[in-house]
Amino acid sequence: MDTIKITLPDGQVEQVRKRTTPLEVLKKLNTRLAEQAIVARANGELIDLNQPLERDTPLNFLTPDDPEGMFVFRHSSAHLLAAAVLELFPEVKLGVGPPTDQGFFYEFYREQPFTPEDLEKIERKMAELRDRDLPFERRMMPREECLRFYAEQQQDFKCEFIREKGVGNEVSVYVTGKFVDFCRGPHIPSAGRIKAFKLLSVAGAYWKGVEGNPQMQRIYGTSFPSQAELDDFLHRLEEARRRDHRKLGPELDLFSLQPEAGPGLIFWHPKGGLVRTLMEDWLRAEYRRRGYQLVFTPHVMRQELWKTSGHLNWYQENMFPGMEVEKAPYQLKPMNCPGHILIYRDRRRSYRELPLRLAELGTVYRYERSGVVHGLLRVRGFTVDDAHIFCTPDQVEGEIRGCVQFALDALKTFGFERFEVELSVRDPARPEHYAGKVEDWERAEGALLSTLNHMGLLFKRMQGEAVFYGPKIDVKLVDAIGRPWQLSTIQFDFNLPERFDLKYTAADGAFHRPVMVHRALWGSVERFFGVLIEHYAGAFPVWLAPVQVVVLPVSEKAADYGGQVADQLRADGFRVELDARNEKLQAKIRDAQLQKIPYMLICGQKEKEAGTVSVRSRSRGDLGPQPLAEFQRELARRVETRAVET
RNA sequence: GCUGGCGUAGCUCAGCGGUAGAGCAUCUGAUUUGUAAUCAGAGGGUCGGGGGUUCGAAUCCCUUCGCCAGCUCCA
Repeated sequence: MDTIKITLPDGQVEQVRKRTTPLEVLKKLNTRLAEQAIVARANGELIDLNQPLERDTPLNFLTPDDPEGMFVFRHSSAHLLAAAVLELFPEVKLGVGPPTDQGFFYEFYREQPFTPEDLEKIERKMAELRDRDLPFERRMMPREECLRFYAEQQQDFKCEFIREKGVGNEVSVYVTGKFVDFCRGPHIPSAGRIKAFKLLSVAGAYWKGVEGNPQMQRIYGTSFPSQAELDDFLHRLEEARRRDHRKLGPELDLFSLQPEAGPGLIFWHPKGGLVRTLMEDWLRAEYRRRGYQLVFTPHVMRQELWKTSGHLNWYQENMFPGMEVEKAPYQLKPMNCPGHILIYRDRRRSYRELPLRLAELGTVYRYERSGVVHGLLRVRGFTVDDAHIFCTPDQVEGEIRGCVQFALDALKTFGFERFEVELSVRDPARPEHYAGKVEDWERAEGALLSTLNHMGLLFKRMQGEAVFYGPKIDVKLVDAIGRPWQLSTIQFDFNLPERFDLKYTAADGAFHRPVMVHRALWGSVERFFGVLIEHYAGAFPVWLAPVQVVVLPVSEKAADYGGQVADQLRADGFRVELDARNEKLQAKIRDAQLQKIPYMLICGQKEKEAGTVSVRSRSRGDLGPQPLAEFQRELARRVETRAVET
């Protein structure tokens, strides 16, 4: 009888019969893991637990705690969904059904849309199939037979998919009850493992994501190995909704959208405007400190300029339509670069002036298709914290380092700690895609790379993701709902200096082409503000809070004293409100809490006599009475240190 | 832009062919209040806009605008 050698993760070697399955190995070893494991890795490949082992191999087991294990788990959940849908709606045509970061989906083509009631029915059917503990069976099938099988059932999308993905003469399918899916696998042994799942939504999606292809109905869901984990996930969703800046912004009177004015256009209310002013004040001070010069450029400029810059060619679909003024076409600006370039080119530049760092809080307008605008995060008019650095090739590396450091400081100052850094470089196989000389690209990519390495930053290298005009570093930030938002971007530009024929006089007396670096740290003030609202759930740290302190007189008898306290704080530069309404103290506290005001100062008879204030923090509650001067010192300290805690 | 869902008072929502409702908010009055909602009264809506069906439309149909979830795209 043939035997093979299995090497377990702890180094132990087991002799087993050939064609023993990982599940059988597992059962001999450790019963607890036998229940948790959902897939095995043999010879570096993930395989089903009941896939026979043919040769000597290291073997380990994955549970849903491993990201790869969770992916398999969710992938199998998608199959369960499709199996249920096929039972209830045999006429549907199947698309694809992969796992996602948050769960899974499966795509179907069907004339009628799925209703919420349909989803409930599907969920019940899934539970039924799960309770029957349907096995996931892997079968190998000649490719042609598989194609015929699906063709008979008029599963056109599956056929298309097999023709594209099915390599070799044999393909694998997975059978779950009556449901047969062309699929590479691997899968969990049986549906009973999917203890907790929930269908979340149904949405349209183009087949293969290509606009113009038929619209599939995509059913989204999520699943977990236990109900507790599903509940936890649903709570997090709830929490994300609670922090949604689109809800909090208007509630806290920070900003609004006015349908009369048009979608994607932001109205900053006084409180939001104040926060923005504080943010910008910080930024402007940093610009001066770091050798940037602030400029302003016009919002409409001749179309000719946008032809020169190339935007009219490659960016037109994102630009508002042009307008005519005295027979000359004009264009609302979608970017700030050409304006800054005109300032650079206004006169001869010497190498002695470089690096020249021109910064602008530049408001731009971009045409975004109506379905994509989203609160503050995706809008049609926004302000970029933009700057363009013109420098000599030798200065590039230092400039890049300065930009990355500045970007991290700009995000950290506002309380963010989780970033994802991406380095986007060219695809060397497609040189025709990129403007500029190869040696420029090499130098630029080298500068970006060495900067990131120098700073000890973890980053993802994105080959082929560079823009045609230059490589770039992007910093992304993950928001409350786990969506990554691109904020900072630092880009080389080999294109515009060429197009505008930029030059400087070097030490040798000859003209040279400057290098141009384009960078934005927050990306847009609007987007950054939106992310900020969600990050703090509207409870801004005291240095940013539009109202830092509210004074609450206990009754009218203490109103005068409350007024004095408020005046005193206001005179010292704090942002204070006095709540002198004819309301009970409890009601005033409730309202102040809902407005997320960092500090409440309760002023009644006792405080008036003692010359104190009773301090209540929005996060720590009642802190008891203290002299006003003492509170003020503490408040000043927290503003100074930009403390997040109140 | 595409697919689907949703637009009723400032907000949250009920009403779903037969005279537009509730709670909160607002205003007025009473109360003079001690750490998350005091009581009473009043005002407030061309039911997103336009068109149609009907004796009669918030309710049914068409159209348009906006919002939401995705797809695609992006700071």
